[in-house]
Amino acid sequence: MVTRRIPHFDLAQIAESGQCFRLNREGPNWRLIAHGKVLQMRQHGETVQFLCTQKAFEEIWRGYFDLDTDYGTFLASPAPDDSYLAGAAAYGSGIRILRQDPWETLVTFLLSQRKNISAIRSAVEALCTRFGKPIHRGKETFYAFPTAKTLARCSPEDLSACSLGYRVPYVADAAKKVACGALDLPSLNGLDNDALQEALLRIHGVGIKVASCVALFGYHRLDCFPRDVWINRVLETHYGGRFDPLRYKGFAGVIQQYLFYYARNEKIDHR
DNA sequence: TGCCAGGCTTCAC
DNA sequence: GTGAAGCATGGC
Repeated sequence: MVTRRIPHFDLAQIAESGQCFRLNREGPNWRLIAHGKVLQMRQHGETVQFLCTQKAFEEIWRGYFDLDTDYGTFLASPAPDDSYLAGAAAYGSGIRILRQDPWETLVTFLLSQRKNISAIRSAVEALCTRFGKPIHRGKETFYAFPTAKTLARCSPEDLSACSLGYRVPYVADAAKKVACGALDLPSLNGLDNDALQEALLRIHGVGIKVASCVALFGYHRLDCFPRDVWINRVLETHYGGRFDPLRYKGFAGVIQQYLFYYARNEKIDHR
């Protein structure tokens, strides 16, 4: 087990921030399935326990949770005249931008379109349960996110059974391109933001919004500022459409997450 | 029960 | 180039 005191870190906020869909509360613990592994965690205030070896923590999870980035700087960045953003940042001060697997991020955001977050979770879990490699831990069995090769072999009916709806051909196209080598996701790491986005846009079903989510959450391009229905609503309602992400150059994606999480919970709280 | 969801493609014009 | 229609399905 690895114990760390981590400021500006909140597993509940990360789980509800809409960037990842396989981080769940399990009684007093948290369970994450990522990079083909199952990780359990506990958090009390700033103290976080990772139930893994020191080696796994250093090699995978420390980077995954972006623990070497100073989020204090981001949290202190809102312009003095922007009380809405200051409130949003304070509200979601434990959010981190995870370093997720590009393939998993691509598929989850392909199928995120016109689905709410609960529905995305269900569809992702269905894909994993049906097509993911089993991970055995004691008496329990979990499932890794399915590989491109596996999904490329699936029939439209197979994919359809995971509630993908009209997104079936999108996922199928992405899987085939990656499986046959026409699209080499790891090599896209070497591209600048514009070239990366351009490469992602060649996939059927990937538009500007999905491409920027994949860039932000799968390639850790903190500069990317995805605009979805929530963000557009916030920018229209609270900024009269005049919000400029360039004001937060280098970390606009973090700011976007604060705004998204705040706006979404604002609505949930008012139900 | 009906509305809406971390949008995109297609097709008029 | 721009705008609107159409899309499958689950969750609330």
